[in-house]
Amino acid sequence: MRPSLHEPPTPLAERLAHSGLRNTPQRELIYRALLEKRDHPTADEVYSRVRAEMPSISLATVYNCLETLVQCDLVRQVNFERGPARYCPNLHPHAHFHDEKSGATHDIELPADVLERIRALLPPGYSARAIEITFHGQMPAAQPTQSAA
Amino acid sequence: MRPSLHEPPTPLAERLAHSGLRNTPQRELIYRALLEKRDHPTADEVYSRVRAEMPSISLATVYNCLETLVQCDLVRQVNFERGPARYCPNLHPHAHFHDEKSGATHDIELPADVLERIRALLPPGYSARAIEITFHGQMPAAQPTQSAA
DNA sequence: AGCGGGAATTGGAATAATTCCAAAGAAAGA
DNA sequence: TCTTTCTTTGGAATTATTCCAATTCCCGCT
Repeated sequence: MRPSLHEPPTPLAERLAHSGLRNTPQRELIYRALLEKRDHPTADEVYSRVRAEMPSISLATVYNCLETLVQCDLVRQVNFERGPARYCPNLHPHAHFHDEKSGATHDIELPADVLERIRALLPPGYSARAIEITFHGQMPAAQPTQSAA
Repeated sequence: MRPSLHEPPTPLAERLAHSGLRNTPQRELIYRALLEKRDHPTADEVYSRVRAEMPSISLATVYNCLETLVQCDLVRQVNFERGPARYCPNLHPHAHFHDEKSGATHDIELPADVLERIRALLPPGYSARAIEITFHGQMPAAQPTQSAA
């Protein structure tokens, strides 16, 4: 049967196939978990989130799948100084702001012209596959949302 | 006796004193080691370099001293994805280029105006204590230096 | 010189995050 | 169906770093 009738290929399935890899329930699940809550979770955090739905999954598999997703360019791995790696499904060029108080992380859009300016700093002959930009600092205290309470 | 006659206060001694810390042979030695070979060594590498001169020093002390130097703003800690931390005595604003072939690291000068452009990406209210920029890529194969050989 | 107290160093144990490994399980192709 | 290859899994191993308790050092004061 034509699988496309029942299961339109997800971007995930396509990317995997493109690399000669298989789509698996674990990979799907982990990718969906990342898309669902985009707060830059660690591998451990992903582990506990997906276990709700698939209690038998192992931490090693979480590491494996995350690595696979990174290989397929579906997910970015983000490293803050010394801490555990974090994962991010935002594929637009962006920097990260790391709040030193709360530990929270926010994406900062990175306009093409600024990125270009940065890339232009490289001496001739140097070529950059990836440019990582991280801000460390404080963000304004979250305004108490004007709610009815 | 006036110590300044014999021992003009080094920048290190000053910075330490400023933070209420003491200058010690270990701190001096480690700081000198960093200045001497600015190839962004890891703590382990620093350890083996300084042991040549002070065989009794311990790895824990190397970690302690490096941390102290970072606190005093005499040294920057540089983290590449997952690898051991590296240390850098260059205090000018600069980015790092990490060569994925050789693992070598080079400083890339960061002009104030570019830095300003980057800082300007932050939404209002956000303030950044530090901005980290890392290039990952390849540098040109080292040209065989035109030597007499 | 001697003393008291805080700071620093030291070795070794402990921790955290990740990777490795070998065995068992699925899936796809011939 | 049989074979091959890719995946997952649990647990052991590794790596980098931090923690800890016991000296040791150094400084100011007397």
